[in-house]
Amino acid sequence: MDQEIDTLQISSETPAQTPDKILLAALKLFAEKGYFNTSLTDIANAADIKITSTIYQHFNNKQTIALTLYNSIFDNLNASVDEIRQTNEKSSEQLHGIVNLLFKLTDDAPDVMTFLLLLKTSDFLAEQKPLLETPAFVKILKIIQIGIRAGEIRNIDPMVAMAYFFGIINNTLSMILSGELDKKADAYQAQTWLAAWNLIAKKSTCF
Amino acid sequence: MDQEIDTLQISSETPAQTPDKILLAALKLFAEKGYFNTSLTDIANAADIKITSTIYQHFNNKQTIALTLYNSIFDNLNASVDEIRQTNEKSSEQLHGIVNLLFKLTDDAPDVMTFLLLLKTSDFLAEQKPLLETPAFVKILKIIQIGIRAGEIRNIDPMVAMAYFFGIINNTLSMILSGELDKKADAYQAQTWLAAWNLIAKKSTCF
DNA sequence: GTCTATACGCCGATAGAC
DNA sequence: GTCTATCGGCGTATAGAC
Repeated sequence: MDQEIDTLQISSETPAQTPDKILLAALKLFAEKGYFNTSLTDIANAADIKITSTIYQHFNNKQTIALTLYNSIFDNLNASVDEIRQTNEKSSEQLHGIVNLLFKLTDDAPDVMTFLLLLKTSDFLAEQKPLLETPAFVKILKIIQIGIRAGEIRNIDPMVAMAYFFGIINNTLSMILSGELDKKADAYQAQTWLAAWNLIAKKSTCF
Repeated sequence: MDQEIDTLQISSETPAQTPDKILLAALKLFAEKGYFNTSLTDIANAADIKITSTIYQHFNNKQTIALTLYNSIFDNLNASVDEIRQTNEKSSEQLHGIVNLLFKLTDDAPDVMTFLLLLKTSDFLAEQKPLLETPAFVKILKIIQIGIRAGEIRNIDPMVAMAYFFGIINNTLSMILSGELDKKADAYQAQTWLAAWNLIAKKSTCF
């Protein structure tokens, strides 16, 4: 894996090189139809390539494409979490920053968020961990643990707090991505953050 | 589809007929490995059948097996929701009954709940609706709408209430099924119900 | 580095004997 | 109603020309 595209910055203006075109086409198709319903022929067609063999110049196999996307997305997420932790002090601020990022990504890069939330990556990336065990979410768990010790967050099992907090956030975003909620993520952002945060915060204002 | 097993009552003592053995084997394998990672050969082996052709005596194709499971599970869920609505008056009681059912199913029939919550059925049952548009969940939406009119539930978009309420419930159950939460569903039932209900209830006690 | 041509295997599905 | 045998096709992957 000597090539890494910044999958979270799809809108970059640089004309895509072939490996990037393949990755972007694959991301789009995986998000649309799922990994198993997407053939290499589909990817080649969507990436302005005549035939599948060209793909093998850049990736060992189909799984590697998915793995590269996976690593790219989670590396970026992980880096964003790091930055948010550094520029914010309190757990509430850090979590708020992360929620804002996820909502922004849902509007700006829905394919990335679909890959993140809706695809069951363990079906085609056998060795990959579930969402909440990825480095980014392990750090989020830490934020919650620190928040509990600091008295910001109620004293409950941190994993349960994760379950509740991201249950609200991820389910809301999933329903936006699937169209069950019909407005842009931006329209739900403020109230969803409040709902999720008040659920785990120590001093809940109950709206 | 002239045969319908009660997929939600796996523990029934009657010795399984061949179609039922096929369905139960398929359910288990789909929940374990996913639809696309499960071949008809896998299903035949797991169902005490020598070869795949026997399967075609009972089902038109692989997709039909999945569809039969899907219909069976959702028919049962729908019937349970009907019964809960008939035996309970208030929206809070009806929702509580549904939550209790889902938690009980998670412990008693984890494969059914995995099919329900973790499998992306639209990938292999193209015509099927997302979870929240199934008859059972449409009725649940009605319960919420009635609850809002009755003053039991806060006056917010019913779909948003669904998103929050079942975000907590389904994510908690998903994490139990995947092992990210390590106790039985029963251990989380009471507090998770309270968290989800207080989130949408009008007069929240905030614990 | 992209394309032509092709190999290979797996899996879904069918025909037909018993 | 279950099994033997086999087909056909799709999709991954490779070899090699240009």
